[in-house]
Amino acid sequence: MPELPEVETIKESLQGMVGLTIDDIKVMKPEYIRSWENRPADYIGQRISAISRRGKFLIFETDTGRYMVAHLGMSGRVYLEPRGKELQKHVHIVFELDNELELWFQDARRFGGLWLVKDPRIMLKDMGIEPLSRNFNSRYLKPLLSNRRVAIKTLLLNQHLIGGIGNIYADEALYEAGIRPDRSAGSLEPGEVHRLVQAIKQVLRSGIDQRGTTLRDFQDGYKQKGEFQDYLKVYGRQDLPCPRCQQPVVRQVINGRSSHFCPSCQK
DNA sequence: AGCTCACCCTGGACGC
DNA sequence: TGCGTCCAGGGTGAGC
Repeated sequence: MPELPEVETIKESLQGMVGLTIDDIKVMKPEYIRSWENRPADYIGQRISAISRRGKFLIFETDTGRYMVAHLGMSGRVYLEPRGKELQKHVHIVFELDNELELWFQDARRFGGLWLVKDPRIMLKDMGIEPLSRNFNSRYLKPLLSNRRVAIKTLLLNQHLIGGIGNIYADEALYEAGIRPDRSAGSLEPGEVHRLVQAIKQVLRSGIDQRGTTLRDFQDGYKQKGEFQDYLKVYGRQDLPCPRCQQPVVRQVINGRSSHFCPSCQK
């Protein structure tokens, strides 16, 4: 489940693609292309000029200003393979590059997709703030929480408010901040909002430092797994001891998402 | 407007 | 071993 640290890790791993030219594109599953504002053929012969990230979206730019925006959904992978290698299952799009490599878009569950657009700002205009930016602080977050009755965990997953937090890092951030995930957002005290902001930044940075969390599917652009799964304190650890107080971690479904927390350390 | 929930999809885990 | 069932969840949109 690629969240901000995983997409950032993929982005960083693929920077060697900048400057390469797209020789050809193969579309095995046209449904995986969610926007046909540009046609695949428009990208042939184009040079990749930048690869960036916004929230959980991965953005490729060509030197003539055409964009490919990818979202990996639950099980999406973007990675390089030698040209001509036999395609694996669920590879939906292939970009042939001029260095004898191919970029594969593979997604078993197909919750992800690829947008071929002229201007990514239009499709990303409702994306919330980047949580690692300086502008994301308690002064910014506090008004977003006021008078909202929704669970703080649910609010953190709302991409229109904050871009890039998913289920794993939301649970880990709330643990670090000592806040129960089912607390109503509006009930957080100023000190808790401050702790939550710091915790979000800390767990996202740690996730990036460990090159993402690989529970099953995640890998970077060179098929390398991440390490942050070894540092998870509550996510996926129901009934295992809280690292701080040794009480069993509880799993509870909140708005349809499995959530993990320590009932002793999180208030 | 805020909120909840069903839906999309497949592979893997689990029970019988 | 094999079959059926359930679960994982990001984003969207319907409905309250």
